[in-house]
Amino acid sequence: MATESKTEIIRRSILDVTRKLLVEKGINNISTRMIARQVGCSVGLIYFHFKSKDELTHTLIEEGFDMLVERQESAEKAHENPVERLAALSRAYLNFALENPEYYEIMFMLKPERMARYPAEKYRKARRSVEVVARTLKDCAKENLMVVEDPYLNAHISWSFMHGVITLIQAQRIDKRIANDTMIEAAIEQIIRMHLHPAADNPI
Amino acid sequence: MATESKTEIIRRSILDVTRKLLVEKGINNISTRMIARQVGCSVGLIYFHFKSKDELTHTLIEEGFDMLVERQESAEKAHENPVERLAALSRAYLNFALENPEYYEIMFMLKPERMARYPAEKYRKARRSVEVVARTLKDCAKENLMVVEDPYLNAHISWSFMHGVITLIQAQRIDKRIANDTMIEAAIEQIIRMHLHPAADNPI
DNA sequence: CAAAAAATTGAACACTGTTCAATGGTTTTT
DNA sequence: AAAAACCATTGAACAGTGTTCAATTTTTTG
Repeated sequence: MATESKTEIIRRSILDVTRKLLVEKGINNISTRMIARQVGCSVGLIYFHFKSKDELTHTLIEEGFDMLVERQESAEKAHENPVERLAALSRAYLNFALENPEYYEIMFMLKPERMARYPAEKYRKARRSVEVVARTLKDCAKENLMVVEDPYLNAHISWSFMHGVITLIQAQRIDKRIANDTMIEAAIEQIIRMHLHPAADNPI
Repeated sequence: MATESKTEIIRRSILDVTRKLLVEKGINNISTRMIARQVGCSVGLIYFHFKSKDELTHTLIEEGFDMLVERQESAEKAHENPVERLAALSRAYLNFALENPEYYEIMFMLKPERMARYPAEKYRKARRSVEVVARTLKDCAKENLMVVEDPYLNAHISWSFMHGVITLIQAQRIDKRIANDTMIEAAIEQIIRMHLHPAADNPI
């Protein structure tokens, strides 16, 4: 194992503490002072290693996308049938979000002013999350299992759908008579349904 | 018109300024001091009329739901055909959100800790927004135009879908090669499609 | 007019992200 | 080894946040 210099250790320690606090309290309930206190250093030192709280957050955002994409790509490989693959992909996304709400928040719910500084090259990894869905939709269309005019657009549509379900669940806005599981399962079903061939006698 | 007492005038003035600042800057970029400065009073006075910034926000949230529900109910009345009505309802919701992003933010994007204090009786008006969709879905099913097992659940599903599209658009997370209009139209189409009768030969 | 009540102020508290001159500690250069 | 350069670190400060509260003014009531 590569020996870490004292500086690297402190940098890692700042990240470790921030990650821990993030998961415990969410990004908006942690401060640079809290991090410094728990690391055992001054606030100034955090700003020596990271140029802002946002940059600290961005590092964790990247971690989050690594986790998500890993889950999605493993789901992708696990299913031959592209329709099943689409369902598995959706489930992977939704489960990741439910299990890691604080990561999900920094990855997908930060306002543009905080994300504007997010390094452009890192967006690529973020985009892979949508591309894996687009690929699968393309496969579904190719095998004539679904109607998909524009896979990339429809991937964004599916993504939006899931994002909406997740954010409303996490904001506790769904009527409590509807269980979270019910919402999740219904969402997956409708993501499939909306791409199926419609019956001929539908009123368009 | 009822003559307003000085106290009522100041209360209204605080609300007017807050509304104006909300629309200009969004809830997270306005402070009680900014409001006080623009009203021409001290911060303390704001806390005499409203017990917190959240209570001030809640008043505007109610305004927002009045606007939204009005739009939805007028769209509801405008269409005999329930499928067309569903499309019109969706369009009303989406347009409201796009035209009033700051209202939408306080209505649907505030975290539970701020909404927890939101008075329970006011939630009723908020719920009407989902109930009008549920009614329409029920009508679609009754006339055998759509397959809707549980209208209330499916109304939540449609709502989540729209909420996801709106929030991702407003957070500027959609690939810029996809126009906002394209997303909106695709979403409305899919809300209809996902409820249609599927063709018999679909791989479920 | 005096007393009670309501409305209003301004200072304070405990936070927030961020900056920066001053410091101590290592290396590197002479 | 001494001097210079560099890196890492601190603590105080700045300007901002939501909120509280004793003191004060203004208005209403008896």
